[in-house]
Amino acid sequence: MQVREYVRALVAGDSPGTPAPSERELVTRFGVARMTVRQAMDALVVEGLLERIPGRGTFVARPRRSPSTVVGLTEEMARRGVTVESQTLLARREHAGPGVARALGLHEGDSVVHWRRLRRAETEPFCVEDVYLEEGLLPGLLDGLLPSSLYAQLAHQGLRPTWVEDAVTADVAAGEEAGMLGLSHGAPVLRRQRRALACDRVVEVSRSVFRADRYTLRLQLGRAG
Amino acid sequence: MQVREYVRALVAGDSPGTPAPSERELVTRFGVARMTVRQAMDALVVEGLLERIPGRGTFVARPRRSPSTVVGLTEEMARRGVTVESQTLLARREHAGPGVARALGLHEGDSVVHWRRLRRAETEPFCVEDVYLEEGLLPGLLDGLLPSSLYAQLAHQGLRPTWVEDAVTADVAAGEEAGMLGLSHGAPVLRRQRRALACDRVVEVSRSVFRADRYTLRLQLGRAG
DNA sequence: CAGTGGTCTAGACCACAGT
DNA sequence: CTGTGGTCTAGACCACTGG
Repeated sequence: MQVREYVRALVAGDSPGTPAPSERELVTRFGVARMTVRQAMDALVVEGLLERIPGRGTFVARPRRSPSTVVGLTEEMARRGVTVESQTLLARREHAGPGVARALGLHEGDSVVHWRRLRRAETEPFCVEDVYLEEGLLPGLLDGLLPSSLYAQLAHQGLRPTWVEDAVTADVAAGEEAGMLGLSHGAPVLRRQRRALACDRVVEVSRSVFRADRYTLRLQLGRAG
Repeated sequence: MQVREYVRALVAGDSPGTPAPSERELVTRFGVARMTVRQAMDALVVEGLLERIPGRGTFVARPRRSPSTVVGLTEEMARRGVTVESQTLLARREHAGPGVARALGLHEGDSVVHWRRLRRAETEPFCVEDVYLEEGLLPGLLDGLLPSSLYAQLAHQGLRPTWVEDAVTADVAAGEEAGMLGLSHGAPVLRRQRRALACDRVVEVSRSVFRADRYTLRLQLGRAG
């Protein structure tokens, strides 16, 4: 740990290609065995901070590309420089329908929390989101203690989603959602069904509908590097 | 390597939770040092095949969830059990427009290959795809040697895409694409712009339009495990 | 040639699990 | 208590790089 953090601090801010101390140099500096130094450096290599080149040395690696991560809408839009405001349209206990029950791993008719929000970017509505949660997951939600970010609130309880399964499709606005989004019937919308897991537990099932003219889904896929 | 492959073969097909040989057992069996055994096991652990539990032992890990990988439409649909047929509507050299030039890392007006295909699932058209390629990337393409899978053909030249950046949005069918897809004007479609990289080179830039009623985008995101 | 990372040895002590 | 993985030592030889 000491060697690892020493090297991490040493190369912090260095540009890619900058040489790190050689393994034997660290051996003498810390008075430890070389295997110990290697384990420290291994951690930094796996982490993507360093890069080994046999016969040459160890160097600061160029930052890896990383695939899209699991984030909630609040954080996703914040990264694009847009602030999301949410207006709760509905928050109540309901009996789970067949789809929601299956997705949450419950039985049909079990009690679940249904939370509907109109989401605005710079005051313009662009999304209506229906979230279904296992009852008791967010105590106080139905008493009016509504967090501004679901994912932040889940993270606060150690249940930050780390895995999502999405189904995305195109459709046209219909029924009351058109009015909520300020769209005329027949205007294009993007629909997303999501199942989010944290610690191998399904913590969120949601259906979102986005105004196509105000939201584009951006994705990066592939292995890091 | 010998220890690693011995263990890999030994636990092949075993169900999750099955104990692997202990490190010291492998030490005596192979007559090597324990550090050597550990390195062999480490490789299998990072690979996700094994799982270490301190004080208990090493066990076959349950298969990890893995995020969506980079695949072409042919392979994506094949995994859903659907065969994709492609009909080339256009394959010619063109001068790159500003968007395509930027995405491919070329200058506007540079020569590029434009390949348009109508894609059918079980004979039903569901997608029109416009692909733009750097000239010379797929020699013979314009001479009528049209592969049935672009990604397979790229892979054949060591340029299998390992990284994609997608922008997905909803829209309504318009112009000639409606006719090609058998849609009336105003029917919902999913549009996808893609930039695909292989070996840090942009090898594909494409715009696809999908019939919303015949294609749903499915996504899995998160870190493996 | 000297220096680098890649790999290996033959031990050792520790914390933790299960009995 | 024994057996497990986690960590460490103080060396060693190898292949490779660059001057």
